[in-house]
Amino acid sequence: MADLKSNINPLFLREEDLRQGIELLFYAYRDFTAEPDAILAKWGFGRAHHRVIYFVGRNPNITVTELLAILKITKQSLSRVLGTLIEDDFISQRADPSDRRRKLLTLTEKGGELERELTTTQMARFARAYRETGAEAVEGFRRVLSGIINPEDRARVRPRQKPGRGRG
Amino acid sequence: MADLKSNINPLFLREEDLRQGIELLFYAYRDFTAEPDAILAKWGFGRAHHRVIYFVGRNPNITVTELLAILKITKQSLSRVLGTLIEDDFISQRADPSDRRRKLLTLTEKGGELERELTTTQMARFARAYRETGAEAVEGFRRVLSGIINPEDRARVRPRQKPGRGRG
DNA sequence: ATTTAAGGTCAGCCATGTTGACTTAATTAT
DNA sequence: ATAATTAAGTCAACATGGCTGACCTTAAAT
Repeated sequence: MADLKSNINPLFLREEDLRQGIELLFYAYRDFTAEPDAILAKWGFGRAHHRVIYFVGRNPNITVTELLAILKITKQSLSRVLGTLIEDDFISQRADPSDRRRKLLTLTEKGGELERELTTTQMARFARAYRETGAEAVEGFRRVLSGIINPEDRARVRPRQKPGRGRG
Repeated sequence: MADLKSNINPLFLREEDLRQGIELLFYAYRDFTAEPDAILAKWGFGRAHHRVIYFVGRNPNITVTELLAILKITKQSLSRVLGTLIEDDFISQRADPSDRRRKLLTLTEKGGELERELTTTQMARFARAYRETGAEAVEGFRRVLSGIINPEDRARVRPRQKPGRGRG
């Protein structure tokens, strides 16, 4: 019996299975970022710019502090990429009227176009994977990856509207 | 009706769902790498070292070329981190007897210990997620993430032994 | 009036990716 | 046997994007 554990208790997780998870995540992330990287290079941007563009697009009027909480990088690191994105007119900022210390970040039209180009490649990748595997697998994927994320940040990944069922 | 498409055709994937996938992958990867990064810092290593240690541990006697194919970085980039790992006695190399141009890489005992320490944190994360979600979700996770990986590399993620079923 | 919070800035350091040009040694093909 | 290819390594230079630390301004909260 090379692997007693798995034969005794199906709830005991085999190292093999856990390592498979680690590797899937590595390879998936590696390939998932490759296409956007190529597009970004045309503009002289990098992956850090992409993350900012993505999350500003996803959260219009987001503040710098909130963006930092998502990215988990320092203010100084963010400032570099955010600065170039504002300067190059991909992102605009305006003061929050209710607290003028806050700056609300939004994609410009130009920024929105780039966001769409970048996100389209990644959505296509997911669309194919989802189609090939089906709704049940997608739900499993969603639940497992949620479990990988630190609990305090799970709520960030919001299915923003529940899908309508049938009818239209 | 704000979202006609999803009501008409359940096979039409909503942008919302696709973006959720993108975000899950981002957050999961972010948190999944944080603990190892902290351990590596104690040794003066970074994430790049981790990847090398992981895949050499996973593929004893791997060649440099094969390692490059997994990591998809340049030989020069690899050389830097691999060089320090060999110098610090975490990895050993020996010539392949059947083709002495090839160098076979293996973890030393010291390297194996670090590999285990690093991988344990990531396995614990997966173990919890797997336990919380169940076998069906895990299978869905596995299939979806496989679909995200470029086809030519899917075979790399091998479930090396099929689990025994019941009995012990 | 003081303290705190949000945001920004300058300077410098480090890790890790890149290109490009070359070298050496071993194997394979002609 | 010679030539070509392959595996590995090396040196130099550069870019990106993290980091720390010190410090400033403005606005809000106490």
